[in-house]
Amino acid sequence: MTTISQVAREAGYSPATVSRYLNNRIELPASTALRIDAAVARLGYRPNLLARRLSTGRTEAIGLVATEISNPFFAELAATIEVEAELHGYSVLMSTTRGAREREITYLGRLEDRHVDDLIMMTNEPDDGTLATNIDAHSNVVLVDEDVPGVAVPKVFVENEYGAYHATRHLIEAGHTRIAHTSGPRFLMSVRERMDGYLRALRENRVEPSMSRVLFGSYSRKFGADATDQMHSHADRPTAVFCGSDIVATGVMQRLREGGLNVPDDISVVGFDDMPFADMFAPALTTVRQPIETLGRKAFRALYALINKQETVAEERLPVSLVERQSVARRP
Amino acid sequence: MTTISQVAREAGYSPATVSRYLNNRIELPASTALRIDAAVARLGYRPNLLARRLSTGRTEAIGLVATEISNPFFAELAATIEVEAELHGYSVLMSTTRGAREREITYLGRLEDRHVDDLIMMTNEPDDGTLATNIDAHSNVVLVDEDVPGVAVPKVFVENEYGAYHATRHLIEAGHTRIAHTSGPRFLMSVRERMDGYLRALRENRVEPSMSRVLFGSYSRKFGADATDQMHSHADRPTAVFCGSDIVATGVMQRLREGGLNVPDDISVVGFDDMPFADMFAPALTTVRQPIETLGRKAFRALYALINKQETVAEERLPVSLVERQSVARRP
DNA sequence: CAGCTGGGCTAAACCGGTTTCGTAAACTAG
DNA sequence: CTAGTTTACGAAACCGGTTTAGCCCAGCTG
Repeated sequence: MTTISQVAREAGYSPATVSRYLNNRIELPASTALRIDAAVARLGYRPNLLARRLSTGRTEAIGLVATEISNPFFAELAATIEVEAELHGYSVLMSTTRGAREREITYLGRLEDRHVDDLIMMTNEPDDGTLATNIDAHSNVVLVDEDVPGVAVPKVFVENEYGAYHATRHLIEAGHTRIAHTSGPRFLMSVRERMDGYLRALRENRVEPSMSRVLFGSYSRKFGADATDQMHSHADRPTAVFCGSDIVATGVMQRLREGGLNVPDDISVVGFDDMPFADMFAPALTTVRQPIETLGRKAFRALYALINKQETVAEERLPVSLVERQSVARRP
Repeated sequence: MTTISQVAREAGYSPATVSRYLNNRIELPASTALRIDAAVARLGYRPNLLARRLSTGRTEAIGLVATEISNPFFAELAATIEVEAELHGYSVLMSTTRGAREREITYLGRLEDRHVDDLIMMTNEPDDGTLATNIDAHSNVVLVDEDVPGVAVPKVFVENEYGAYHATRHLIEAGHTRIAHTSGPRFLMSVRERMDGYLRALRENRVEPSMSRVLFGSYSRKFGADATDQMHSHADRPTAVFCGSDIVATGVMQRLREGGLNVPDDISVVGFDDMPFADMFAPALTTVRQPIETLGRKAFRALYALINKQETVAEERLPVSLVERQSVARRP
C-alpha cells in the first residue's frame, strides 16, 4: 500500500501539498499538478480511507435501520435508498432490529461511535418514548414511512389517511358495507391514519362503523391469519376486509383459503403498500400503492440536506394511489 | 467526546494501560481495573472507532454485493447474513450492482480502500473473466449461491443438479413428458447444473430431451414472460415447465394467465428457490427450496474462518428439497 | 545480600491522512 | 528600487486510538 508520503516524495513535494491538491483545496501550476498526477499513477496510490476518516471525522456512510429487510417492501425501499446514496458517494450500512427496541437504540449509538454519519430509520413498532428521547439526542436522523411521535427530525411519509379512505370507498362502491379493517400495532401513526381514512369513508357513505370490526395487531402475516379467525367468530361476518398492509393481507388470504373461502367471491380483500409481487398473489391483490422509489429517494435527499446543513422540510407527505386488481368483487 | 487519554488521566494511569486493559490484552490488579472501570463509567467513554480502525487496520465490517437487493431471495439471504454478522460483531455494508459488471469490480476495490475487511458476493450474471481475475487478486472474498468460474475462494452453493432432477422427476411422475425448461443466463453455473439435472431426469425416464425446449435468458420476470411466448410458438406445446428460478416462474405464470391459460390445469409450473411468498402465488408455487438461512449463515461462517485464518472448505454444497404446492397437476 | 524473575505500568512510535499557519520567492505597483 | 502582495509550497500539529520495548520495583532464590 502506497501512502501519501511516498507519493509526495516521488513527486518531489510535501504530503501537505499532495493532500490539498488531491482534495481540490488548492490551485497548483500545471507543471506541479502533472508531476503529482504522474506520481499517483506510477505508484497506484489510493488514499487510505481509515486515515482520512479519522482525520476528517466523517465516514461518508449512512446507516439504514429497518425491522426486517426480508420484508419485500423494506427491501425495495432499502434498494432505492442504496442507489441514491451511491449516487452521492455514500455507502449504506444495513441493520435490522427484528422487533427489538434495544437494537434500535444500539444502532443510534453508531452515530456516536462514528460508525456512520447519519441514519435513516424505518421503524414499525410502537414506541414507549425511549426511542424518541434517544433519537432526539441526535441531529442527523431521518424517519421514513413510519413516525416516532414527538421527535423533531425530518420525516418522509405517505398519505395514509387518503389511501385508506380511497381503498375503503372502493369497497363501498363495490357494494360492501360489512367491511372489516385488520391493521397493525394500535399506536402507530400509519395505523391510526389508515383507520381514520377507513372510518371517514364509512361515515361519508352512511355506513355505521363498528369498532368490533377493526382489529389491531402487528404488521405480520401471522396477525393476518389470526385476525381472520377472529373475524369469523363474529356474528355477521364481513364481506370485505381492508388490510393495513399487504403483509397482513397475505395472512388474511392464506387463512381464508385454508378455511375454504374464495377471494374475492366470498370475501373481498384490499391491502396497503403494493409490495413487490402483490400482483402475483392468488388472486392478484388490489392495494394502495406507496411510491417506494420516491419515498427512498426523498428520504436520502432529506438526509443529504441535513448533512450539508441545508434547510430541510419537517415533514413531507407523498401521494398514494389505488391499484385495482382481482381481489375485490362486486356485491349486490 | 471523551478520549482514552482523558479516561487515563481521570483514572491516574496511562492511555496505553487503559487501552490494553479495555481490549483484554493485559491482566491488571483488581484495584486498577476498578479505577479504570470507574473512570470509563464516569466519563461515559466510548472508543472512537475511526481511530481504532486506523490503528488496527481493520474495519470490522463486511461488504455484501448482490445484483438486486429487491429480489426477495437475495433480501432474505442478506437478512440472514446480517444477523450472523451482527452476532460476530461485524457490520454489513450493502451494495447492489444492478447488473453492471464494473460496479462489481468497484466494490472489490473497497477491500483495498479499507472500506470493508471482506466481501460476500452473490452475483448472478455470467463473467467474461474480468471479474474472476479481480476476485483472485483478493484473498478475502466468499462466493455464495452462484459461482464465478476459476476463482480460488471459499464457495457456498446448493445442490442445483439434484434439485432440478428432483423437480423434473416430479413432473414426469405426474404424467408429463413435454416439459420445457426456462432457466437463466446460459453460462451460469446454476443454470448449467439445473439443466443437467433436468436432462438426467428426462433420460432416466426415457423421455427424449429436446434442446428446443430449453430456453436461456436472464433470471428475471421479463424473461419468464418472453420465454412463455416463445414456448407457445413451438409446434407441440409443453404441458409443464420447470423454471430455473421462482422469479422466472412468476413471469411465466403471469404471461400464461394473460394468455388465458390456467396453471396447473392447462400447464404445470415448477420453480426453483422457494422465495418468500412463493406460497401466496396464484396458484401456490411448487418449487425447489434452497435453505436460505443456512446458506447465509454458512457464507458468513466461511468468511469468518477466512478472517481468522482458519482452515476453510473450498466449496460447500447445501441440500435442497422439493416443496409441493398447487402449481403441478396430474396428466393422464 | 547480590542476582534474578516477573508483575505493573508507561513513553513513544505508529497508523496515514488533513489542516493551519507561515515563509520564501516572485511579482506588482508606485 | 522598495514596499506590498501573491504565488507556491511545507513544517508541524492533529485526529484518537494500539502496540512495542522496556523501565522500575517487589519478591524470591541461592
